[in-house]
Amino acid sequence: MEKVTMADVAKAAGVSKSTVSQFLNKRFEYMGEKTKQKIAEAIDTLGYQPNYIARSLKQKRTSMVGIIVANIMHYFSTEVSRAIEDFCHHHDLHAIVCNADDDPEKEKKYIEMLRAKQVDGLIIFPTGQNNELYERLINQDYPVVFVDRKVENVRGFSIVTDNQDSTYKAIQQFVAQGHRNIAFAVQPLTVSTRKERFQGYQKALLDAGLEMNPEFIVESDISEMKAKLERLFSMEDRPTAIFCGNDRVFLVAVEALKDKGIKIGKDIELVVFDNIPFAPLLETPITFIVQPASEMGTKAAELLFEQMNKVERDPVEIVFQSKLM
Amino acid sequence: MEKVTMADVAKAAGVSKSTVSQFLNKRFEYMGEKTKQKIAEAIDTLGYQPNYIARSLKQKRTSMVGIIVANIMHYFSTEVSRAIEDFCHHHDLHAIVCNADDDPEKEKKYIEMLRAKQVDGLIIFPTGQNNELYERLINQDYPVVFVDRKVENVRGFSIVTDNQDSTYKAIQQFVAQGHRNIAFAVQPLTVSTRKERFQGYQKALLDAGLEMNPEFIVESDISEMKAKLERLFSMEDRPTAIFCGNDRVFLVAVEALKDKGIKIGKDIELVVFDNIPFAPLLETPITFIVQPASEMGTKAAELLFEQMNKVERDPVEIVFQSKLM
DNA sequence: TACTTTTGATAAACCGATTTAGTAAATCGG
DNA sequence: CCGATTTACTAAATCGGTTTATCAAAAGTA
Repeated sequence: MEKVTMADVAKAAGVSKSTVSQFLNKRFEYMGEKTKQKIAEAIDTLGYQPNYIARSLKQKRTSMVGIIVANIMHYFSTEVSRAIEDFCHHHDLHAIVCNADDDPEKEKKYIEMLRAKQVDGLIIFPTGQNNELYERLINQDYPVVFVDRKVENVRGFSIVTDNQDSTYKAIQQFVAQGHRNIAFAVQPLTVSTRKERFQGYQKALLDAGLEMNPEFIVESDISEMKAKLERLFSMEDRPTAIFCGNDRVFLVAVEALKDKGIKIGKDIELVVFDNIPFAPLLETPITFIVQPASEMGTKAAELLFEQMNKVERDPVEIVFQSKLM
Repeated sequence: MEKVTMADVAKAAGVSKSTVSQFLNKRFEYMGEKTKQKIAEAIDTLGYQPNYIARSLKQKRTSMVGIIVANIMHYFSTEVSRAIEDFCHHHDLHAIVCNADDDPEKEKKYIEMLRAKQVDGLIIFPTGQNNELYERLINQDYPVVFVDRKVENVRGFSIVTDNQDSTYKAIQQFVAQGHRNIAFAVQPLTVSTRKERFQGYQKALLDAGLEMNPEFIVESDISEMKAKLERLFSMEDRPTAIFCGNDRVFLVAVEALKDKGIKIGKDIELVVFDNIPFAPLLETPITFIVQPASEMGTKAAELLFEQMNKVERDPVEIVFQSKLM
């Protein structure tokens, strides 16, 4: 294992630690040419590599930001994370991704761990069940940006999409095509995104003068979703169109439909809220509500970066538009 | 921002820093009941949170391991990383994932960065172009495990699959089905996995007494793959079966086939080396060569963990078997 | 010549924990 | 009752850098 320290370099070059430090930080203001040379040489021959931990301790920053994703299984999360990483990379930051697995306890653990590791800021896809914790971070002026989901009663920066509106439009399209039996499949309505999408659904039906049939609404965990959907599809007067709350719901729905021998595009129309990477492979015509994940990630990173650099600004909520495709 | 330090806690509790440190590390051997209470109370009222950076500096370990993935776009990488993360999570370690993007320069940068951050070990999907660097790490007894690809002339731990053998079997299957025109699409033969797969292909043809047609071998970057494949599919005596070197090649191939109006399973048979998450959605019967990604990730983590704990052991190469599905 | 300014480099404090060696008080054995 | 041991706690060194205050020598100025 390595053990070459700055003191070793200093000794080898015949200068002081301070000078080596200046050199490494490119503070050449008042530094002799030969001194530079000697240090460079010593670093080279010793194979010295700086210890960022020591530096961070003194500087009180780590050049790391944390991303806490509610559930990494959503392709959307990956896309957003990638965009954040790219931004970080361009600003000499390093992003650490943690997966809360939709578990508020895990989320809390990760937030605390990342803070203990002194990361300089956090981008959180909030589970929404740690409000006092979120609030504490913000009150301590710790840089935080929320993504994807809103957090009630906490005034922080957040980046979301127009969930209600785009769902409304999707359902409206179904109605325009003559559909009357429109189903809605979603995971438990615990977070803002799902609630808003559901509101969009309700409103669209209401505005179209259609009655909402509670049997057509499947609110369930992924684990039980398939069974419930199969029951739904076995109904006599079964849905002719279905809205899937996200990509994972979609996957289950496709399986259930396959098992039941119902053909998408022929026997039933389908809309998914979320982009699907393998979409081009599918032969069936499916409508996607695509969120501008990259833009959202980049914006989140920008807002975080601002906060990290102490730019004073009132918290804002930025709403991006999704697209029907 | 926070600023409560251990010294503050010590003062508030009326004890010394040392005692607080013992408390935090649960070394209660010789600690009075009331002292414990006082410290716990002080920590609570002050809202103290330890600084892991400071601890790491002294302890010379960070409880972090780095994963350097050659290209995060492969689903296989994600699966392996997930398994590693799980293992780490159970051993109170934290995994940091970096994406080298198939770029040896980036890979080098990340390796150096992670070492500077004092991560306790590295799991690398090597690009294969930084051999002296790999060697240096190993010579310094720095814990390293290579995954997916072999590194020539470097004696370190590595976890791979039987690329040649499973490709051989897949091609053999094609031959048994009566195929004569078997194409092979792959990214540039720069890394061991691709080379071995190609060898499997060659050997299978040879053993079957078939001549290898150079026109059926498409070796290309993803960016130009599609055009080349379309040219291949436009041939008069076009392939009736094709082997795709990995999931990304597969995606491009499917697009190209779609554009050409060639139906998989009907006009052409297809094998992919790699699992595809959305496989169940596809209606076409495709053969996958599935690598046991989770097991591989777990094993890699185990081997790294051993090294981190100074278990002496000669480097081994562990070969997992893939399955045709 | 005498004084100020610039240039080049350093000693020492510091960041916030861990850890070792050590000390005072309480307990014990004979 | 005295020396040895155990219990409870602490001072101070340490990890490997950064940063500030300071200083000596060289150069500039009047």
